[in-house]
Amino acid sequence: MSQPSLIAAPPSHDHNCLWRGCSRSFTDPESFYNHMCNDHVGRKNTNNLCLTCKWKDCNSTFAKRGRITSHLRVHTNLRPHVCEICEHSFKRLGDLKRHRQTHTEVHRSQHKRSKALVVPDPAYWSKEVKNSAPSGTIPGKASSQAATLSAASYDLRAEWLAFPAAQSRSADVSAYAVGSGLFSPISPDFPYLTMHNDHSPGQMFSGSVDATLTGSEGYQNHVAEFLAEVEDRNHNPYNDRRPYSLSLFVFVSD
DNA sequence: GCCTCTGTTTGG
DNA sequence: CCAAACAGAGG
Repeated sequence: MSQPSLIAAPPSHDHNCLWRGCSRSFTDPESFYNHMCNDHVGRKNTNNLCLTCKWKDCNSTFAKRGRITSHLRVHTNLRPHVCEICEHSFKRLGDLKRHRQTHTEVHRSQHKRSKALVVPDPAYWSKEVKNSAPSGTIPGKASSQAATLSAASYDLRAEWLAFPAAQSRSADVSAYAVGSGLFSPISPDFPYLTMHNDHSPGQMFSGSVDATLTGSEGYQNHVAEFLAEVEDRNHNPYNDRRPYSLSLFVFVSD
């Protein structure tokens, strides 16, 4: 069964090269981009370096190869840099890095009206989450001021069974669920949940579980309740749910 | 070639 | 007001 995803790459209309004199087309943006860099920009080595963009009516010229290859992103849909927190994608790494700042407490404090989800440490998240998930093992690192020791992510569409992060620790736990889709606010009387964002179609959902927990049982129960609540709401027909992808990130701090 | 910082423009 | 897209320039 296929589930349209709100966060998947945009529909696959072909990528046609409009470089003047070229009529090739590609099925994915990456090979398309590589084609332009290799076949049209060329290299100094091979005596075919072209520093003028001949895309359709674009005649931009550049002093260095790196400049024009960067410019070529304008003509492609290649967005290889994906925010690990909200899954927005970007053409340039620099844009993603700046975007990550919108997920910090500092940014929130400076831009009160920002609706970006705030997480404890986006930099740590971006580096470690993908490697540690879903096993969620606690890295053997000293507690930093960010106080982030472990993170795990779970796809609600898959079986989620283990929550290894805090199994044998006393810890404060923060859990952030991040996803795309249509969600209505979690019930305000749900005890361990606080909403950070407004909710409208297509907007990011987030919630946090903030509780001081003293053992894995309580920890797992709270997370289970949290996910059950989200799932229940997702299956509630009158809310016009669409399929979604939701990841739960769990941070454990000393 | 890659990274970063900076500034402008654009759009919601 | 906020954030993305993009270019210029320096290291």
